[in-house]
Amino acid sequence: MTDSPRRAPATRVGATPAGRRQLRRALASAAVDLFAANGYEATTVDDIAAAAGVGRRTFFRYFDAKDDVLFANHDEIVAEMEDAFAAADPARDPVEVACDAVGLVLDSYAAELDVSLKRFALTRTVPSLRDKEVATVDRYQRVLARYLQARYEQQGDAAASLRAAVAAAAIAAANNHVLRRWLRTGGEDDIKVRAAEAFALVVAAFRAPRADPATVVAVMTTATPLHEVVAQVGEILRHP
Amino acid sequence: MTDSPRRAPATRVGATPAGRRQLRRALASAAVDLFAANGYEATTVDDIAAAAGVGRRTFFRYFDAKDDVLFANHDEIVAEMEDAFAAADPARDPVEVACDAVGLVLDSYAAELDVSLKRFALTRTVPSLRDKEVATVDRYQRVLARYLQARYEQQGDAAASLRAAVAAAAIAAANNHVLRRWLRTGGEDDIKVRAAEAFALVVAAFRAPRADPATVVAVMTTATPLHEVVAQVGEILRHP
DNA sequence: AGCCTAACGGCACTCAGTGCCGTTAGCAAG
DNA sequence: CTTGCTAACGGCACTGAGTGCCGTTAGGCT
Repeated sequence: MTDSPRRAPATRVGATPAGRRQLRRALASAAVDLFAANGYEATTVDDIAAAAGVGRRTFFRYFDAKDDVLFANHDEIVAEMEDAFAAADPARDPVEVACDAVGLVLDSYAAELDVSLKRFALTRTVPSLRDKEVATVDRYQRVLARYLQARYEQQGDAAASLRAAVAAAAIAAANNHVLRRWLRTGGEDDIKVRAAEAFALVVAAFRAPRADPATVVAVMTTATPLHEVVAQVGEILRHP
Repeated sequence: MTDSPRRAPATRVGATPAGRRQLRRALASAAVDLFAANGYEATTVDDIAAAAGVGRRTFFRYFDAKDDVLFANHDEIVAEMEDAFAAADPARDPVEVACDAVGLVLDSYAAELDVSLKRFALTRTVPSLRDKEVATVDRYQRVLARYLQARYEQQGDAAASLRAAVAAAAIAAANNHVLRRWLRTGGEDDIKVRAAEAFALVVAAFRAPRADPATVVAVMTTATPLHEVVAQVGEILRHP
């Protein structure tokens, strides 16, 4: 029970779009505080609405469900990701582009660390919230998969749909892994560096698809250093 | 609206464990039929209980929530998967073992095709059921990740946790992709063959981790056929 | 046959989520 | 300043999911 977030009555705030955003944030903020203080189930929607100085009915005009309030900025992030895909360099490796895009999620979590930590504590404790978060991640993952599939198809990959789904899942998993470790340590170490390391593993695994199982011949002189031989053969095997 | 599944009153069925299983199945079956006939939201728990010849309160003694009834056999499958891991050959590639284990999900879906198709139609239509399914898949995925992490750690992989999470996500995604395509076609083609193809892609991407970036030397006579050279070098690069 | 455990049904309650409608703030035009 | 329109808001009432409680009784065990 921190400082009670009793907002001003704020009569008819949502008349203007800016006012609507403000009230949305106020509701989300009040909800997170109440959840952290009293627990999720023990907090009713009436409590949240009262803390934000609005009626219960108004809450449901801003959020479809009680648990949606914890993932308020989800839609904005998805929109940002799609913008990033639209503006992406078509020459870059698709998986790298997708990793960059999913990095936007990390940015938004890092931008409001206190909220992220409280939400993390809740999603670890309350099963229904954990499920909700998983569903949220799944939406990111679908956006990734859609972009990857388009790129793979345009590369003529016969298994574009499958490869896109698998790569998207891998990227999302790497992202979540980094995110959870980071939150578990209270947001100490540099999350972007950790993410880059994790994404490197994924990028290495999901390089551009081998067009078909052709036989590849690599020829080097015996004077070539051994590490060079290994590197080149490995590279060739990945990009025949 | 097929034949109305009005079960016998069945007084005190759950006295014996076998009876409990039977009633669980009866409730699940009645629920699926009603959902398919009248829609998910339009079907109340009272309807399901009445169709199975029990009281509403009894339904909630068999299932924690209304949507749980659609994924009734989930726990059994998880248990089967863990048995499979416990009995798995420790010498096999971990990802291959995990792919085999997740194949048990495909088996259970194929075993009761009619239910699977109805559930698929529902999860495609009702958002809350889609989320529930995603959460269910996440549980499989966690079991996979746990096994993979143990195997990777015992191989001395420093990034065991990350690699396990990513590989598990990839396997689950491949499994779901195959499963959805199969259900979309009404269960026509051979799902195990499709799954094997999809898993091959994942296995290739997530071979056992290189223990450390050591330099590896492969020596072969110039008489070795080229495809043999490529195969052996590739194998050595994956298992140094 | 009789006891005793627990499965069952029913009741009452909380709370999430929704439809409906009267009220009124806030904006625009005269 | 006044009038009128639009929509945000609150309140009310309702449905249905999920839960605690308890009386009843089926059915296994001795």
